[in-house]
Amino acid sequence: METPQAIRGTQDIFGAEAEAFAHVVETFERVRKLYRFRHAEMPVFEKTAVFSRSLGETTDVVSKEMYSFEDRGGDSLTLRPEFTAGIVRAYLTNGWQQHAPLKLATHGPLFRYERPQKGRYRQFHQIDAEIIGAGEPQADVELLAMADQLLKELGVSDGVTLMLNTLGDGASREAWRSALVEYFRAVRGELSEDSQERLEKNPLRILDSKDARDKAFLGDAPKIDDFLSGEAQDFFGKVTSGLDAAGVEWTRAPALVRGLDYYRHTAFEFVTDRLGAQGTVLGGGRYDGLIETLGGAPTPAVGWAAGIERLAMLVGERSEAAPEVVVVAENVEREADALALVSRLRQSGISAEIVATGSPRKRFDRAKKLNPDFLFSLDIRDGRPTDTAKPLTGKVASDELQAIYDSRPNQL
RNA sequence: GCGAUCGUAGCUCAGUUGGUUAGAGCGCCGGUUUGUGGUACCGGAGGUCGUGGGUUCGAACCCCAUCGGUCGCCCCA
Repeated sequence: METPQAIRGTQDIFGAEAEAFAHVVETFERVRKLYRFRHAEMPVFEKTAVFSRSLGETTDVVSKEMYSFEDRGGDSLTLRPEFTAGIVRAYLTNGWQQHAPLKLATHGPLFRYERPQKGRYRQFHQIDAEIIGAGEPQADVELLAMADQLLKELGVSDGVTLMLNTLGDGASREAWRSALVEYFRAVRGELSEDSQERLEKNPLRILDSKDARDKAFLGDAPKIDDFLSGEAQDFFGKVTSGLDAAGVEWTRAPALVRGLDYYRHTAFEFVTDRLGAQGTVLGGGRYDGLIETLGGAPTPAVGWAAGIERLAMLVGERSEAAPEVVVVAENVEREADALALVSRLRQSGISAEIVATGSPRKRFDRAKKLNPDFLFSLDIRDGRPTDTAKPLTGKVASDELQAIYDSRPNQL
């Protein structure tokens, strides 16, 4: 029988890598409670329209990266390529409006049909935080402060900087966009092929092109600041002063844009150069128009998402915790006794491993390889039990262990 | 969707102009030694050389295709 291969771009995560992954999620869970974000779970698939209407039909995500399929009832469904659209749909269909402003957090797998490379997978995982129903700049600040604290607690904030921009309100954004199109159209022939393409589909994206031909024109390109309404300027001012007050460091990035159509006002990315081509570790922004797009009442909202794999790569490999105690039955006759002891230990909240398989001769060596804090060795010589107890690191209190040892049932 | 590069044992890799039964270390299994703070020695199992074609007397090695990994473009977290 031939073993089927895993699907391209999916990962089987194990060992030190899996520990890093779990550490990211656990840290997120802790920080999210500190900021009083409520946990939510959404389905991994939705009607295709949930995403196509939210993200924009012309975005790459919708036009060529979605895992869409028809189910047996004939509905077009799609594996979620991002969290926000599904969260908004849940918000609307469950009447979560009654909780507004609602702070939500979730994490889980997302799916995008892309060419895999470093930090990019077809099934990847994100942590996500959203505030729905809050139009105040303070919401943006709270979300960014949470992101900032998360990165610090993960110990990855060195070399990661918050790039911050505003896209203005809908009108500001459109005016800027038109000016950009006009500006770049005049020099169209001198732009890279990619940017000529972007000029039609996603002109804002020309601004962060890596091509030297495009870079030549970037300096003189229209600036968002010249198109911001007074209200939009005021909003952004309050976000930045709020960040300063909260002690969150940020860098203004006037060319920063986001790929998805729904963003307005605040847009941000935490970026690093330590992940190769995938520099964005965490990104998000305000999406005040999205809820209307999905048929809800006009509702302001902000959110961000971060790639767990990317964060885990920054965290680096984490070793699996060694057991506090290893109980080794060096002899078959002592296996039941070892089993009783290890059960006692575990019930007392002590992490314990039992070694009672394989060739008797090698059991002790195998036990040592587990590198425990404390080692119980149960053997039998000349028909009598000979137990040895060795504290290896001194981390586990031996009197506590002695009490557990003494309380075993079924002693030999 | 485009480009580069790689694919040999469970893992990390070697394999010299194409030339007998394809190797090492680690891991695994067994044995001897050691009542022990990752012991040493001996032995063993395990490979359709990613897959499919082609060239050749002969292919792990050369050619084509295909699948997959990695890195970059694009896109994005």
